[in-house]
Amino acid sequence: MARHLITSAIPYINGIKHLGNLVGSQLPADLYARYLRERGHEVMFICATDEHGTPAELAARKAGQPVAIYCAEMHQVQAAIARDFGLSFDHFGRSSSERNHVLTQHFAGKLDENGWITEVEESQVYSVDDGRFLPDRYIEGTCPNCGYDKARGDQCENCTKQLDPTDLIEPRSAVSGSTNLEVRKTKHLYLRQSALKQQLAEWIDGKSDWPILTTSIAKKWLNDGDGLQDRGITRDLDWGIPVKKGDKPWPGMEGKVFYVWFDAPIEYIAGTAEWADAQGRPDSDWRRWWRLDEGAGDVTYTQFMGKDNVPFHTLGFPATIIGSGEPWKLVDYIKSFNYLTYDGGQFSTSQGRGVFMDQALSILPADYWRWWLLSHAPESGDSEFTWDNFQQSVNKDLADVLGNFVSRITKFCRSKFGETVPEGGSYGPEEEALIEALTSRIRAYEGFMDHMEIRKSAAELRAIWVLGNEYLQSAAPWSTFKTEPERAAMQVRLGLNLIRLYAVLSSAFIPFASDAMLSAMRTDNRDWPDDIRAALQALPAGHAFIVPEVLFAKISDESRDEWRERFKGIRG
RNA sequence: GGGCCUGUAGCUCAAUGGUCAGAGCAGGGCGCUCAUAACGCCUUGGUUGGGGGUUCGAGUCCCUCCGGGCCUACCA
Repeated sequence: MARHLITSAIPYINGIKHLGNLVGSQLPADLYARYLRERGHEVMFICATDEHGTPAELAARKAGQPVAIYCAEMHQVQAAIARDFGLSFDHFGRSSSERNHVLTQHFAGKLDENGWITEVEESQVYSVDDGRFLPDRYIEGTCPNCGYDKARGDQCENCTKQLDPTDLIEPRSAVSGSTNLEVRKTKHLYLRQSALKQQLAEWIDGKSDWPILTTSIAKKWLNDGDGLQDRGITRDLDWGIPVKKGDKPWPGMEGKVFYVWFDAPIEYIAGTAEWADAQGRPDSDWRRWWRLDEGAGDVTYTQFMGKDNVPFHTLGFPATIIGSGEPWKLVDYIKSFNYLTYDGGQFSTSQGRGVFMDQALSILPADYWRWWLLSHAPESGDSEFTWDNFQQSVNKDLADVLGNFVSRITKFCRSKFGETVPEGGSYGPEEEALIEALTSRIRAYEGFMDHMEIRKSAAELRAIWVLGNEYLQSAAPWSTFKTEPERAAMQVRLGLNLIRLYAVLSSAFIPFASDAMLSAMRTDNRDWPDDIRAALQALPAGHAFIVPEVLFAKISDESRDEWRERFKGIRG
């Protein structure tokens, strides 16, 4: 039994996430957390909403709400959807929590104490009518290079030229359209990442087992151009964590807040503290996950995220941890993902293109999505969602291979023996061969799951389901029942036990169906099958069960076509 | 512009430099009748994007060209 700390990249607060966001972090993290728990490990699985920054303020304004209220409501919405998807967080926190305020200010104070903070005076565009500073990309104007009239202050989307906001012709606020803009001086804190470069590089060089996607992005940032750059960790915003040195004021920084990317990863720690608070536990209970000097020495920490998050988790957050000079736990393994694309293009939150988490659940149960997304996780490259592929995969894998297996064996038993595990008979060569095949495949499955090889795990699990159908086909209890009823009883008993076994093995992927299978078998026995032969005797002769409802109804061509039409355009 | 990833069967993907490049789905044939017209068995299908090179041996390593994707530091 080991101790595993697992965090998923925290989803941004400004709306419901789409399936691409889900498969890139929360869902695979949940798979891993569920699997490790089943294997008997102690798991702490933390996620949260990422609530600060300009987009949150603007989304609140658009919704006509104070930003704190908006975030509180959106947090509840995201939490409910996460729960309905079966995401088994030990705690789903908020980056705006008091715990995060205190910890973020603490880290900043330590970094300053250790000389890793510099103050930089810079010029920033201020929108008088909006009453706020604007990030570069929230300024629009005409591109001096190509004449495109909706160029952003950081880059022209039309000609891809990098821009400075002051390059724009007739610049205006992207928020209000106001042209009443001026450049103002403002002072910000910078984290001296450049000075920590060597330590970060050595740390990353030691991670030879990380996905190439993770290390290549990290090394690019470390070595590109002049090397790792210092990063501003404060912003001129109202909503955020006020800049303080620990619990002391930070002279000259009044009215400023920390940059969202500074406080967001710290929320992994704060979220664990929020968990302790919610459980009524003492601080020592969360600190034993995070402080090497308070019990975290035996913790394995794994992070899940989309590739866009990699620089902040390989460089920014570790710089914060290392720079603090305190014995906080650094991540051991970063599992990063490419993107899921939608029917030939990108999922788009702004254009409402693709399927969003709430919509997904409104048309099909969570397990359908969980299975498809995980079995097609974008591990080696981007992967594409199409309705044809979704329908085909789900119907074949879930309805035909697994669902129908459960159906055929339970219904056969009911008709010949009643809804009770039948008695009699003993294993022959076929059963021995099945146990051998199951053992081999289950050990392979464990290996893939241990290494977070998600698509391979799914393929192996499916192959394990197939073994059940192969067995039934060759054992043919409907034939043996006529001549050797005892043998048929043994075959059916084995088949029924396979249902329980499959429920246990599959629960990380399809937890709801897994529960339904165990419930139909009237058992709470979720023991991991270390010994397959023993696992196939968990349901003894005489044990009562019920024939379950159809586990997975098939997706019809009509539904598929309707959904393809419904989700191709703008979200209503 | 620079960097990274990627290109393998109709589709989605596998293959520590080492038998004849493998699975699933789709297609074709046969079987079974317990089951959600489900399941099982067999089977068609590949000049591994093009070209060159290294090697006894290349899908794998190198060069080059072509296609797709991502990142490029004030969105998060």
